Amino acid sequence: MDKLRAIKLFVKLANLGSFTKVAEQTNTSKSMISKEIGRLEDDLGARLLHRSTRNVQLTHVGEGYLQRAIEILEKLDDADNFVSDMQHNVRGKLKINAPMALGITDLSLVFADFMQENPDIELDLHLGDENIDLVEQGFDLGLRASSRAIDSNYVGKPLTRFTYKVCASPEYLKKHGEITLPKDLSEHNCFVYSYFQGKDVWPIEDGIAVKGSLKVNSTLFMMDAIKKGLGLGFIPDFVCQKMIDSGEVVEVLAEANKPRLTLYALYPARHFVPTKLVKCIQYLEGWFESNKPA
Amino acid sequence: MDKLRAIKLFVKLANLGSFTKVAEQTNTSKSMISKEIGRLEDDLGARLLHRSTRNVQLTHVGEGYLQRAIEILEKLDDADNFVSDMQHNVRGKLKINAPMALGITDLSLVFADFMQENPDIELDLHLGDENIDLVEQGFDLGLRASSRAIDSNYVGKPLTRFTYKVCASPEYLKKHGEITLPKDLSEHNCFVYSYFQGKDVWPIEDGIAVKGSLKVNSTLFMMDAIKKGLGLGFIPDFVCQKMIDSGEVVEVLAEANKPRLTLYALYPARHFVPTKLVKCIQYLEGWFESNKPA
DNA sequence: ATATACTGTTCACAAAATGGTGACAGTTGG
DNA sequence: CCAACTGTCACCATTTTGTGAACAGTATAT
Repeated sequence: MDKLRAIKLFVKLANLGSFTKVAEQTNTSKSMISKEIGRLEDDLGARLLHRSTRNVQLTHVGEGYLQRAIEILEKLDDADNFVSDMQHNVRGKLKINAPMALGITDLSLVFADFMQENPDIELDLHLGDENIDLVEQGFDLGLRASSRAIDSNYVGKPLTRFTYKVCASPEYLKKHGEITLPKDLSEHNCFVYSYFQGKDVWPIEDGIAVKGSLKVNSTLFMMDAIKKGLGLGFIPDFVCQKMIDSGEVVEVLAEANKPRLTLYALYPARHFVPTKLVKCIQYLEGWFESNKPA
Repeated sequence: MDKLRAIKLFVKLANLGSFTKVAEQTNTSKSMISKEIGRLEDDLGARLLHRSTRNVQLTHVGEGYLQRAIEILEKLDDADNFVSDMQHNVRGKLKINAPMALGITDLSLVFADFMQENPDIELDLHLGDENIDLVEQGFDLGLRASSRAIDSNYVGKPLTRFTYKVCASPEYLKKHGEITLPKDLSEHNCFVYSYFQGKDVWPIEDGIAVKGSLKVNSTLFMMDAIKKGLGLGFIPDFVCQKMIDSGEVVEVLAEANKPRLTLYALYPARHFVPTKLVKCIQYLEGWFESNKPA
């Protein structure tokens, strides 16, 4: 039995005071109303209203139940509205996971803008390169750099493509000699990004084992060290491109085969994606579109 | 769709964290749980929980909905318990209508005892001889003196049978002469009970038109006037019997044909009669049984 | 690494519950 | 006294529902 509908009908009946009117108002038959109310009474084990041919009169029990029923229906509406609100309005928490390297560069600008445009969003941004499970940790969105397609449980929207470049300062090269072959790297001071997947192997051509005097989990910090001529770095192009353009650092081994990665926006499930998430992803797409590397 | 059951299942699912466990606990199949939760999500237009093969994780929306759902279920239980309580416990209002004549005699004693035994009953006793509709006025019980069967909308439980007696004081009879025939009454001072059905016609034999110097809606007051020798009264036997036995008043026209009435306890509907009402009627039956006129 | 035992979802089909129709008993008002 | 109305009841077509097996996927154990 659909108790909820029975309760709704009962409340209507109590208001209208007539089975027939309720039937008219709900586009059903009076027999249905009669049945449903009867079922509710059976379920409760009490008579909710006295019926005479003339009119319908609430029982004491019915009066008390009516009061409670109204409250229940209100609470139900409340719950539905809450869901609808959360679903359709750009509001509430948005817990996002992103690689550390992204977070400390462009991402801060993007999300600063996004927050400004959507003041009702509570952004909860976790930067870190650990490979965590999004839903298990309660993330709404994760940014992942990957060369291959994504886990089937998630939807992955490609945001932008990027690659890495081996960077050094002109001074360093002058001092330690030019680098023309990938294997030359093993003789140089190659900085390592702490959470980099391959650790001490740079994915150039078939992979080059490197070693260096700096291991840090900040690409910007690493860039500073490179600019000062302390060593070489394997840096995402969106971090180093500007400095290459300005001549502060130079790219070496530009012709070598390096992985081309795609940055994905990863989010769970494909049904009922909350509007705030959709908006956020659209915002990211738009941003990367207009800031596409030349 | 039975949304209520879906909500219940959702709450269970949120607690147990596994479709399979919910299915086991509710003795259904996991496919059913899956469908039902899916339906609820469709209805709400939002995803309540993320499913991975490993475990089930509430969505932000799901968390908020869970909280509300729990409240709703509590309120529903509340409502059910309220009905059950009202139905099964001897408690709450009991609005009773009774003829004036009854109320001012034995009835006060009966209900005094009943209230003492059932302290949680709020008795709302309306005395009056107007022929009112019980349910329309919200009465749980009505006492009616009648010679014929009762309205089909009500259940009528016979409590006791009684008759009327024509009473006078010995002094009155000595002064105004004996009464041997019904038609003699028209020459006497016959008191009239205000709300008596036939007004100025006493239902003796084929009916005797009477007139008198007293019209009052209290049988006891009338009895006092009779004892003082002021006139005659047509009095229910349960009011006058003791005084006849003690010789304070005497009955005249004892052989005349007078109506034998039955006192009915009248209550609406035959299904789901609240226990307090059942108890009350049983109490009345018991009382009249043990106080049966000899 | 392979196999096994789980997870939740989907499918087709049988079974149950449902809602409308029309007849019914009863009451009210013209 | 007939006509119009009340709510209830029983019937049957329709819809909805629940089930069990197959399925795709993943984690654990071997």
